[in-house]
Amino acid sequence: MPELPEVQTTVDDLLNLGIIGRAVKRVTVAWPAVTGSISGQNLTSLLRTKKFAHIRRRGKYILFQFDNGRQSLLHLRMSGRLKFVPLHTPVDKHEHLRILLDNDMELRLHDPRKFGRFTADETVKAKLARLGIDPLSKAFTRRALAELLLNRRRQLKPLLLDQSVIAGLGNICADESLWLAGLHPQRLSASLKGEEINGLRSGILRFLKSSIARGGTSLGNGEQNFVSVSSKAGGNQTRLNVYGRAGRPCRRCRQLIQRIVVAQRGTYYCPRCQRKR
DNA sequence: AGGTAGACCCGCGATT
DNA sequence: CTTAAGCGGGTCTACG
Repeated sequence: MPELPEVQTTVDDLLNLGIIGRAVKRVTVAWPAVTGSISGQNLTSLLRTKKFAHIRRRGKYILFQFDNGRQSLLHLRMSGRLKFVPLHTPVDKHEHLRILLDNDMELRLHDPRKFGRFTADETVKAKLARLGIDPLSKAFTRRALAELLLNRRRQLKPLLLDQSVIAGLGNICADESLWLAGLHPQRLSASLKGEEINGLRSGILRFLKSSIARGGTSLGNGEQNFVSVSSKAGGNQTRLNVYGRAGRPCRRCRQLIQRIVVAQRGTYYCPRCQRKR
């Protein structure tokens, strides 16, 4: 679930919690794989007394920058979300990482599927360097997108999901953007005409902005559903046009939405609005 | 000929 | 049994 809009919502929430300026008191790791087996003790000695200077989104990563210049990355992957609770709040079995602050509030990673990752070592820079263009940045112009598409011979869907090309788009955003643009998910990137490229860019931006404005997309209601730090579910799920709508009529032309598999991911599209060529 | 780009498959926990 | 919002690693193939 956490795609760009959910990560942005999470970061926006974090900035409202007064974490900036606070120092780290202790880091506790309950599931070693979350940190790549760097122990809580090691993380504590690395970060103790360091103050949060910046928190921002980079693709689907949350980037924490401390006042000594050290950077760390948090990736929520499939089911991660953050909680911000007072010290001594009973620890849930899904809370695998806890960062205690000097005001005795604890930032906790809650992640039922345990795919989320926290990186504080020297690999941070390399991870950031691998990220492609941010779709919400000024640099994401029609010309920039055209170059990314036309210089490759790739199916649109895997291209949109490739974080080294565009950083932040996920499975929902890819399908929704392609529907908005009227493009087939398996269309070859190099075959797009100028107007189609502009339409794809508009589709991406329209979906991202709409989803962020609604606090993200929260599917289902189980443990793995997205809830931001403020415990609010997103509201964008009711606006989806294709994702999860197989067998239901296209909102544009009433043709039934189809589900296929592209890039090993469930892919929803309208066979009439999104022709292969 | 061989290097590269891109597609495809799997695993990773947990839940359903 | 099938479903899974993400990603990294491995393998295979096409390409000229």
